[in-house]
Amino acid sequence: MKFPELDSGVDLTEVEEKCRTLWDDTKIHDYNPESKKPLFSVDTPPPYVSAAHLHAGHAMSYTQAEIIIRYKRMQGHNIFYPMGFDDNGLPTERYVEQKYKINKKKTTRSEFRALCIEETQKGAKTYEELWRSLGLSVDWDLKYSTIDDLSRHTAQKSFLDLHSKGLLYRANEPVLWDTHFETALAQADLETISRKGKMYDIRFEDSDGNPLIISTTRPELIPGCVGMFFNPSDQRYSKLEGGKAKVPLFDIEVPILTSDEVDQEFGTGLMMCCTFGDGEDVKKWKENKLETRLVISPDGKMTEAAGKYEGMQIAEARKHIVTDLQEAGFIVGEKTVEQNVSVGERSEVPVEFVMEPQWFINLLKHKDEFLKRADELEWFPAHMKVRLQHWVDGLKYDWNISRQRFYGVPFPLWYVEETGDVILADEADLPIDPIEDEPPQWAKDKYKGMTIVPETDVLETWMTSSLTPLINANWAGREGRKAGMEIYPMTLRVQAFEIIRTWLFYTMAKSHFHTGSLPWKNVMISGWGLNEQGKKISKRDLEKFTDENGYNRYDPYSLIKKYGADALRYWAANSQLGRDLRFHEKDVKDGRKVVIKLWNVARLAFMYMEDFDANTQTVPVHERPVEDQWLLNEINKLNAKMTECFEKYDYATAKESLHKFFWITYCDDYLELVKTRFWENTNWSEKDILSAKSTLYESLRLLVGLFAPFIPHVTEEIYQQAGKFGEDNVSLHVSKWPERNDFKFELAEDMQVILKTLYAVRKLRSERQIGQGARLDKLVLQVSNGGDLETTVKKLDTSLLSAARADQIDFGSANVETGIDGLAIDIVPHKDVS
RNA sequence: GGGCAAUUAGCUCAGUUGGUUAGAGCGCUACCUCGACACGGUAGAGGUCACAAGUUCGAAUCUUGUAUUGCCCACCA
Repeated sequence: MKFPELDSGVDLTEVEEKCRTLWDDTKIHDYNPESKKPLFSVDTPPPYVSAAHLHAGHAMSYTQAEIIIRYKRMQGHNIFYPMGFDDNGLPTERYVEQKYKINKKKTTRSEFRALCIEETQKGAKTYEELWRSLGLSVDWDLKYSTIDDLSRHTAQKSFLDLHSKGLLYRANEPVLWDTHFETALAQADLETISRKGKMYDIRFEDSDGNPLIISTTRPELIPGCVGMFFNPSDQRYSKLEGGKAKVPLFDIEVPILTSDEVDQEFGTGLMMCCTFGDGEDVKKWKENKLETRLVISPDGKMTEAAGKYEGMQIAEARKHIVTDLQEAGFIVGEKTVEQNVSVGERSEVPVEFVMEPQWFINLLKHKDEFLKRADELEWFPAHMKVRLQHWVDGLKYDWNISRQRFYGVPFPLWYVEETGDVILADEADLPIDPIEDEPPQWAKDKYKGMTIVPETDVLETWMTSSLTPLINANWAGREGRKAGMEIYPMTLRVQAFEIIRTWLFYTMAKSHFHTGSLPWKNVMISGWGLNEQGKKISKRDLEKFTDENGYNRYDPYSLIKKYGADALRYWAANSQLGRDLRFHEKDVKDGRKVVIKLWNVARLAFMYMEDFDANTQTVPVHERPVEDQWLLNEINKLNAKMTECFEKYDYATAKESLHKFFWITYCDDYLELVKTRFWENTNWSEKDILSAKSTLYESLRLLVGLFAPFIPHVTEEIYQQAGKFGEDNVSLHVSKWPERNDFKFELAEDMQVILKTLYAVRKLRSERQIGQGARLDKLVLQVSNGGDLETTVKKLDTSLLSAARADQIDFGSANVETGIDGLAIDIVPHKDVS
């Protein structure tokens, strides 16, 4: 074919748009359920749309996975790559409330849901646009949202299935509670913060009026004290066992008991148990069947049980109680301590315990099974598995899935007020909202005349998010979905490390319960994109550094506009799997350089290939000059290495090898050597020139293929411009991953002579300040040990002249070492070039 | 307090199963506008591989300990 002349100043934006149109039109990213190709299905995080503040870190983590997906597609897999959007939960609820100034009590859930869906669709659009402009090869027909009918149906089916398997129970127990949002929380919703607190030594008394000193940071819980404990092996207090302790300020007597959990060394070795200060209190309360005297209400105020402190906020009550204790002489010591407090991850308010009837999924009984599943799963990188194991080991509570919120997936059930019976929805009716929908007919018949009330709590968001593989596989069996359970278990889960304890764990647990299998075979854990200081990129970074044109260096759109999507993608592959990546704008710029360089390589190759016809003019590899054979061999090695890396999801090492090869071996060495074959007055034969064309043609095709997963746009454009290299594909991205040519390269030593000569000449030129391109009069060679080397050097004379860009070779006296034993060189410039 | 990871050039990072003189990019110095590319090329300066001990003929690499950083976990009330 006649290769076109490529523009020297390529417009990357135009190229990217052109590619996107091609990909959309040809639907090459779509999942094909009929395909016989091996399946590669990906479970990727549904981003939280309402809290959208997109930054380079998002672009990074999604791109890292997508590079793998592009590779797998080229390896001949049938790709299932859906994108979901998470619009469930508190942030959406608050956003919609504020935006529409809604009083939730005056609206119905379905109306509110409609608004949420509307808002989140807007957010989803922003994401979709970004993902598209980044070149993510998502099948957009597979889009889902965590509040759509499919997801609600799946979540409710999950509830029914767990119920039927006896894995659910409803209990009125102390639960972790967020007093700010007034809702229950699960263990995974907690965070720990460090803060300074005061520890008070407070005097209780035994029945004889002898002091019993306990240490506490929470004196406001004293009215809720229901017992005092010491370690059974603590001799100091053994005579107290079975006695009573008098609680200061309050006219209460509580039993004195023992517990192994008490640390004798801590404080006086005595501790109070309150309903409820922490999980340990709950445990002691349960084990010893202690009284219940709740002093903190769900809204974070003191209850009636707190006597005169009733109605005060917790912190306020603490202050007052401390003052009163001091005045009455009950405080015998105090000190400032560093304390770790569990807080709700959204409210950052310390969690309390309250008693509310809640639904729980039984987790604690299944720890061993989860650990086994964690082992079965293949982790990339492997050390991330430990994080899940530790989390499972440390689980203390069953999973509370009830949330006292307005918005979310409703529980599919009603209660019978008179009997307390639970009426479950029929699966055929899902999704339902018990507030708005009628209970099943059988229930209405059975409980005729009784009061049936809906469950008003909603399922917590992870209850839905934990089902993404089953949502995607249409486990719910809804009409109109392209894919079914044939994609299950999925091949790969992609996510960041901070949600191992939530998303990963819950998804695994659910899959285990519902299907008795893992939800996916492999998991790939990404790190975070960090700012230059190594901190999380914050909303503040995005606001603070935005200039008057709306440009912000952390904003993916800004970066794409300035450097191109391929450049940003290339940057994303900089960090090793699972590692964080510090953002530096210049690194994105480096990506752009590679894109432009590759474009220019194509220009060069096109120019020299002219109207090369690969079908009729290709020279057999073994008949080509040593440089050509060497290059093809180097590409073979590179290909083998990259393929091996990709199979381990190691996009970073694959990229690095490719980068190094491209810049040094290909551009600096090979192209510089091969160029002269096309110049006038060369000693190269016509066949050698055809060899060069053959090699340029083949190597450019290979390069474009190897670069394709990283920089899909520019590679596609080159591929198309090159007439697809005569292949029958609509796109480079559905072409076959380059195959290795298994010829044997046997001229490595010859090539060393050429390369070492080239390097020596460069060094000499630099030392003598002769331009690298300037023609030389003579290349002087001195072969000191004769024999084979001399034969080799003579055989390679044309190559050596090319390497030196000299007019003639002179065998004489030279004293610049080449690094080849016995070969020294010198150069003689033309007289007019001094 | 426990765990996981990291610590290599001024900065960001590679360094494959232990094997000559530890690499790249950016930045820096000097030179080169030569027929793809100055978003380029060539040469160069710059590192006691966090520290200490050990294993070994040989350690950035393996072992142990220490320090620092990041993340995760934890009931010291």
